[in-house]
Amino acid sequence: MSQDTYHHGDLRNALLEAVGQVIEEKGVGAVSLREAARRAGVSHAAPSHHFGDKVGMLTAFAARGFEEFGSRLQAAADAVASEGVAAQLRAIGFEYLRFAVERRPYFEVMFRSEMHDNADPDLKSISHNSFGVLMGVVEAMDPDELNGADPMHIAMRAWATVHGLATLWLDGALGQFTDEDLFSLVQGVFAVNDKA
Amino acid sequence: MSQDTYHHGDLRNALLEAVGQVIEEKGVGAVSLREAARRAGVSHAAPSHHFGDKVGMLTAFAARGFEEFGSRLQAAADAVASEGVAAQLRAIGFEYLRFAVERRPYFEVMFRSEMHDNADPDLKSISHNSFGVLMGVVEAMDPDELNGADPMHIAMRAWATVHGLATLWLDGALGQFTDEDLFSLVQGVFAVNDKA
DNA sequence: TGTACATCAGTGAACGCGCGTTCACTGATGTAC
DNA sequence: TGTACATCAGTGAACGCGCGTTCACTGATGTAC
Repeated sequence: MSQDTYHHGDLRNALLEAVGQVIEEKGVGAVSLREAARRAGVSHAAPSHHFGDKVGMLTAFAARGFEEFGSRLQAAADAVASEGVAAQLRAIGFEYLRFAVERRPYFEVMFRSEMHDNADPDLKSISHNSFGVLMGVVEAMDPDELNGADPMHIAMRAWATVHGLATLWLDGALGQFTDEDLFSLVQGVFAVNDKA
Repeated sequence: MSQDTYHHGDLRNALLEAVGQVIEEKGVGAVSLREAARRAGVSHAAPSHHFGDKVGMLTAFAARGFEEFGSRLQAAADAVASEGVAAQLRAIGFEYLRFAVERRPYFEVMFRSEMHDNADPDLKSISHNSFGVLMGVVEAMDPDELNGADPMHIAMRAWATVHGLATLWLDGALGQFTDEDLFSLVQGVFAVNDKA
């Protein structure tokens, strides 16, 4: 693990960390195998031993993102399980946004299919899990809470709303808002949800 | 305007068309000044006369996209003006999605701020207009339709929902759906809207 | 405990590529008189 | 109607750059006996 050994010891992780840094600093377009290698203090050919190629590296990055994402959503839902399904839905929504803002590099790669290999089985199963958290909550709704609506549609609406806010925010379309504004805006949007 | 003159006659347009083609075929990452020039049948240095640099070209592309986008949203709202505000909101939502699906290249560049120059005054004013269409409709709501909610929050919820669906769709997160599925899904999501 | 050997992880040089941008240029167009 | 001239639009060569990928290599590690 020391810096001066021939073997890095934890290069795979170091490279994924580096990818995150690059995106944070220069955006998703600046990611390259060589830049990641540079930041990890390793020769430019080293990454290929761990990821094969560039798409492989970003696929691994996305998978790691989905892992954290899924467990954060699950934890958020669990934390308010006693307060009912509506509270869980809201908690998931907030956590979704928090993740997008706090872990922007992951979020961007996770949801840009051109950047990673969609067919990768690991990635597929782990990203599927994240949506599963949402579906799990929605399916636990009382029939009268559902009010005759298709659970799938409820889940999709919740997902779309929160995903839309996240991407609009990240893309700068909500440029006039600060982080705090964003969350109080969400508060308001969720309130509309409950009332209308 | 003929192909064999020294002057192209309509190069600016031809280049923007070419940009659209490239994105359609190879994605947003494949856009380059040289590729656009190639497709327009012109030397690779020609584009700089019209757009200055690459960001300039994409900014012009985004502006053109917002132009069409804004007038489509407006037309959609106008077409059902007699049916009330809720119908207008729904019409705008559908048109938003239709635009994203039909005019994907525009949509992608319009909403990726890293691809164009956000500070460009033309782009700013014209993109502002699009959101204005939505706000105009929301602000025309009856107080009892508003139900005490902030119009801004209503507008944001509508925008976010539809934008989320559009981006999830374009990013392949809704991979299992066909175009038709998408629109019937939206139908369902909108229905939830009305009921819940 | 020692030794031989296979496997793994990282090196560094080299390749070919497409790109953005700059430059002096030239051909075409429009305008003043 | 003609002429001079400025301006505009596109050319083609050249530059330097960072990139992904391949390759034979070497140093380190682990394992079988």
